[in-house]
Amino acid sequence: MLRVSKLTDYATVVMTCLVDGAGEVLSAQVLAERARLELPTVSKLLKQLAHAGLVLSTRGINGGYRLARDPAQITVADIVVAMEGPIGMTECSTRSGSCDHESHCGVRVNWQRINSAIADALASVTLAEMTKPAARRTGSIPVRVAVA
Amino acid sequence: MLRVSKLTDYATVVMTCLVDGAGEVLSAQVLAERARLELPTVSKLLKQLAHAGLVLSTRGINGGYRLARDPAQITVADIVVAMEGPIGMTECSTRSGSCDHESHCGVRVNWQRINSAIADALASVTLAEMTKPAARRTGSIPVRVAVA
DNA sequence: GCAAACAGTACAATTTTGGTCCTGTTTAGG
DNA sequence: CCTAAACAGGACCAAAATTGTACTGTTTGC
Repeated sequence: MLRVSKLTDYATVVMTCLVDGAGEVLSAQVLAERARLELPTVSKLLKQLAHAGLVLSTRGINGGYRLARDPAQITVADIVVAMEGPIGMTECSTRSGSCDHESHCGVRVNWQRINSAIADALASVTLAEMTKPAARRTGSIPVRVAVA
Repeated sequence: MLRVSKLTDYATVVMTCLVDGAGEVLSAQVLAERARLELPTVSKLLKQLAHAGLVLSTRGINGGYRLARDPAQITVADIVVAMEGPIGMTECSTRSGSCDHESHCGVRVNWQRINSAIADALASVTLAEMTKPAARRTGSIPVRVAVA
């Protein structure tokens, strides 16, 4: 079905909650409530987001998480990469040598182009935009797909 | 990792073999050899492609498969959809009602926009282009991502 | 009627995902 | 300095999806 994992989906929701929090430090507990998700799940994905440097964590009592940078500087691609690793539509596009057919595969190069097109599409949407479902932006982002 | 399944990957390879076959009817056996894949696997994916109407099958001895239409009229999106079903980055974008949070989910609409951007990117590359890894096309295909 | 080749289904093994839990470590406050 | 809240880092297990294969039909040309 070509989809991101649930955890990635949840991550975008939690991130938007952090945007709504306006820079305040929010605990995983609070974020779980606001996102209406289970605490262990939210806790898990926040750790991954922190590891990727998208959120900053504060330990100890009154600790919690906050965005590492401006919502306009965080893209959906950042979140996807943080949760799922490098974007690659086929196995051979990220892990070289994992496919026996690499040497005689004619479609590999083109898949790599498709990859970057999709990465661009994901990178063209910022977290700030994700939090504004109603306000339709007047323009649109042109993504250029270079194909063989 | 945001990738298509191996079977989808294989499907593109087999499809390019059919393109190289220049309209000739090729058996699953022959296609398996040319794609250097196992026969049962190739057989399986060809059935799916036939079911989706991308290839036409001929039964009986001397039977086999051929493309249902011109390679320039078949896109990567067609193949992905044939193998994996409708393109939807999140569960809620294809199956409505599958998520408890639909009513109060602020990111849903934006994911749907990202979906169509990616579908566009996949639809902008034709099978004919996938068979020409060397010949770089002069232009590029602009894909417009409308974001909230 | 025989053999090649597709159709449809079913199935086992593996991998990935989803979700939970447990044991540290840090920190504010009494 | 002791406690409780909260993050860090694994470990773990159950469920689901993916992969790859096999089996039983049905069609068709010779």
